[in-house]
Amino acid sequence: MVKRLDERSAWPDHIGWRLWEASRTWQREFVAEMRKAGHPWFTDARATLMGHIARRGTRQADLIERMGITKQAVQQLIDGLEAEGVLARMPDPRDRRGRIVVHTEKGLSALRDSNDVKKKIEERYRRLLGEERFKALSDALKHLLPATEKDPDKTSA
Amino acid sequence: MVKRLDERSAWPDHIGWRLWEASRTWQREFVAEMRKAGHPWFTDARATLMGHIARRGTRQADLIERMGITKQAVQQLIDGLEAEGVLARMPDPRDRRGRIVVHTEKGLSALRDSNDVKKKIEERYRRLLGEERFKALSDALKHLLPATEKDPDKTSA
DNA sequence: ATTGATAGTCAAGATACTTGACTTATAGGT
DNA sequence: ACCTATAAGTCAAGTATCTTGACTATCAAT
Repeated sequence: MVKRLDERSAWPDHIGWRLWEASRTWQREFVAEMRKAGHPWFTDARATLMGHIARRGTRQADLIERMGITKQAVQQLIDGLEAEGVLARMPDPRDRRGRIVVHTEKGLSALRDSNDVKKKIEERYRRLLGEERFKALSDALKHLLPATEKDPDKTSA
Repeated sequence: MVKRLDERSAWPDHIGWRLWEASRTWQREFVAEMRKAGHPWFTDARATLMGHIARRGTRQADLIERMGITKQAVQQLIDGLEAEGVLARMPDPRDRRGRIVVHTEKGLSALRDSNDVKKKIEERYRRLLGEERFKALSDALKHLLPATEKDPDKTSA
């Protein structure tokens, strides 16, 4: 029964809000840099998907499992990236139901650039925070993730 | 069944990805808890908007400025929340163009619950990480935010 | 040979945004 | 007072990223 919220501004400030703000800021920067680097099709959802595709290619079914979204969402993201010429779908020689998603040359080039961009932004963050705080942040997040990811129920429709 | 993750070379792991994962996990938990607590209309976008409304009400124009999204987006979020009976729009006595958005009783009740839920989740995270790491995380994020938020150009359409 | 699970597709809908085109009210010169 | 640029808000339409539901093709195990 406490009425102690500030009158003028109820600005949120808790760990979840900070995570959300930081995450959004990072993504905005990342996408903006990638577009500047000559990849105008770049978005963060697409980047996430591409990051889950191995060099030799990955089956759609594995992407579903790894990304924790529905197969339809994965399919639509791939559709878009295929239309951009960034990914290609190959038949799976071991299972005629399956399709293997591979990077095209264009996709690999974007991946290379994305590594540079990520490093650049991380470097900036490292300078902003100082080595110690940056490490602490990275470390805390690393401990948080395995502990909170327990959703073994998002594989099919 | 053993999972074939032998070619998982391209798993993303950088600070941005960790932030994104942590942020998404937090949001999922938060929304789920709030719905369980009797607020089925709850989403994270709506929560964000509500968090920016002061006790005495806030003009839409101010929300636009604070949230960094377009006025149309704000309007649509308010439309939805008004239809749910969570917010109400009042005329601004000092400017007949303006409208002041206020919480209804229902909205205030949700805000109270949301504080409890946030505290509960934060408590869990604190236990997961340990006091020291939790503080380090919180502190690092706090230092990150003011330094990275410099987008003074998203006010109108 | 049948049957049930798995891989993928097609269609439609929800959410959270966007840009563009307007209306109305205010504020600042002249 | 008048005129105009700007600000506050609305209406309409479109985009990106997801969802559920219904379907086909293939495989694997009886």
